[in-house]
Amino acid sequence: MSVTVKDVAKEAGISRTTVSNVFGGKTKYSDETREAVLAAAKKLGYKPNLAARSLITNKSGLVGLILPSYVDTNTLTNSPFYNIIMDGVYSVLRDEAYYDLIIFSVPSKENYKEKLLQVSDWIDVRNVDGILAIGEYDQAFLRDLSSKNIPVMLIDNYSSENYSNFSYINSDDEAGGYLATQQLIKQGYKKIGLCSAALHSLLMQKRYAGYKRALAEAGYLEHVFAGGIDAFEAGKQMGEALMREKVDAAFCTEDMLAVGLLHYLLKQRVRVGQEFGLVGFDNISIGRQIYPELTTIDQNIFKKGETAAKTLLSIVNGAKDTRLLLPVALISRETA
Amino acid sequence: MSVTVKDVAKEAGISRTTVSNVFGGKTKYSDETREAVLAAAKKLGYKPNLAARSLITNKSGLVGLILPSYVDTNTLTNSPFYNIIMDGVYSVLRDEAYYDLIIFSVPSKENYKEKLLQVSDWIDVRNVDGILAIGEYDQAFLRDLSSKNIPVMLIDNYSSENYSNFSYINSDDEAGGYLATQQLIKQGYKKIGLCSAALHSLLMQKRYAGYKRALAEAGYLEHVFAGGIDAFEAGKQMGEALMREKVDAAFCTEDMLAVGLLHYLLKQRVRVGQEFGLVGFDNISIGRQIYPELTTIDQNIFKKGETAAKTLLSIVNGAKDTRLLLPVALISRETA
DNA sequence: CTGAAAGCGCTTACAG
DNA sequence: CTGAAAGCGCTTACAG
Repeated sequence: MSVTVKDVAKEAGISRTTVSNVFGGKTKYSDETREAVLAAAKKLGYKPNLAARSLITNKSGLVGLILPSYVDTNTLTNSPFYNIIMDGVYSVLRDEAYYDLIIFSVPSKENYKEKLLQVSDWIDVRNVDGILAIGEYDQAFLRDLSSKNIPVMLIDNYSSENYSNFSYINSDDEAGGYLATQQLIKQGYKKIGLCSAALHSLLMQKRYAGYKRALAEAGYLEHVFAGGIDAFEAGKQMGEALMREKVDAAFCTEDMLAVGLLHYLLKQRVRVGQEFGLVGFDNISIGRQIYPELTTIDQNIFKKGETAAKTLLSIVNGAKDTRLLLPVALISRETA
Repeated sequence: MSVTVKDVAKEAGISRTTVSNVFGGKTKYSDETREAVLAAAKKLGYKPNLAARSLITNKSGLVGLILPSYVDTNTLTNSPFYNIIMDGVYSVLRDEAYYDLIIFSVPSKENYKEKLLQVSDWIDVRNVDGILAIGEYDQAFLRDLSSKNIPVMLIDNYSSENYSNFSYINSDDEAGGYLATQQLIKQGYKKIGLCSAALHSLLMQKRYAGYKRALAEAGYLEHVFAGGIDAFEAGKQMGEALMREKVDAAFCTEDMLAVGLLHYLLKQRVRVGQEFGLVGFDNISIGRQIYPELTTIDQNIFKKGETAAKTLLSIVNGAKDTRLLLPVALISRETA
């Protein structure tokens, strides 16, 4: 029914071996031979069968992306961050390699361990060639991933243990926290709060550490507001506490939280950018779509996805594991 | 190296045929036999090889999602709509079927036709079992998809031609446009504009038609503002024209455009919700994260993705092609 | 239920 | 470069 190597070989009057090698990208053939193969393939409408190839090579051409989903099932909806990462990843897979991405998400907190086991199984069943994983996971799962003998690229994971086959990509979160807080200090704000939903995470701890460093330099006191699951809702709810404690500025460890806080402040008729200073972290697009526009720390998420994918593919193709740290920058807009 | 059916058969003291059938979900075996197979498989850590299975069954367990990308490469970043659809789709694939999704996106307008050919080829190479496609495509591409003999589910496509193997899912866009406009009329606004970036698309034409119907009933005149690529930027830019023409309300055919318009209006100190009425369309989350919160038409995008995926899988498994129309509802918030 | 056998479409040594 | 052959791991008739 479908056109196979055999058909192409017959059409071109050439051996199956040669056809296979030409499609496999082997270069040892003359231009004539290559063109004869390609012409015959085109004429017959031949397309290689990836399943058959995969059976031999034990490569699937698939990269797995592991997403945590803290809030309900709406992972992508709730976290613009993931979308941007994915855009970056897709841009690389599509243009450079023609790998495909498949998503493994961990849908609930309830059966967390069980779901992770399913993810682990599914990675094996699909025989993915490499893994991208965003965020933090428990050590048992990481150990399991490590044992699979495929390259794993961890994005925004500060795990300090040493696993084989792991690479890491992080932004300079500490520096970002420092820059954000310094901006508020420069603007003359005196009582600067730190707002974070998941402050317990190692990532947020880094941003927090930057805040501490900047405050210490200025000789100011810390005011920490933490808690909540959905970042936007957490921000909305923290507003009241901030007002009560007469804090006059806030560094939010993620933009969505800053957006929630801004929503509250605007409703209270607080003149944000003058009487109250606000800086976020991430530089997602909503920050410049709201009014007033959000001052924030840019971490170039798209590039992070791009770099993660590019690096992972190079490791799949033989490069060494690595650790990458991406720079951050202050984006000064209207809220501070 | 890896554990195969053969190993499991030996371990369980049972034929390869039986092992294969048990994993294939055949029910004709006694509980004893099934359990013996499963126990042996578990003991050895056996996991079926999908590539080998696929070679025989000619099913890949893969569903392809085709995304248009009008703006640069950042498809997912720029259109929250796609993310929500994908969340809906993933929720079905993950829980019900354990299919995987792979994305085909059409990255640029420049080499549009050429890119579509690549997508077409890639669909064949990956041997996907079904296709989800969002938005409008040229007829040549649709004809090509139709010829592949796999089920295709078109989301938000109003193509009137009859293709074999195609199913359709749409929201009641005309009714949405009507409801949105009616809401503005009810609030007492007299000069109601319609704002749309891609007004030429059949989808936007439907929403436009609803606007027309409501205006006609009220005996009001049309005021159409169209053009632009990026919806948010288009909204920002339309603000000036709206003010110049002293329009006192606007129905924006998508939320992102309404958000852009709102950004402009707030900057001009227009009291939106009082002196100016604004209604969007989509009900994406940014609408309730901005302040004032956006009145809009909800089209339950998550459910749309869910239904599209569920229906597609049922067709993959033998059901008939179908056409679905989902209801919409007005979400009354602060801007109108 | 069993078990031997064929075959899906490809890649990979291997001898020439 | 060629060409015959083996084999990846599975499913699917088929005769019992």
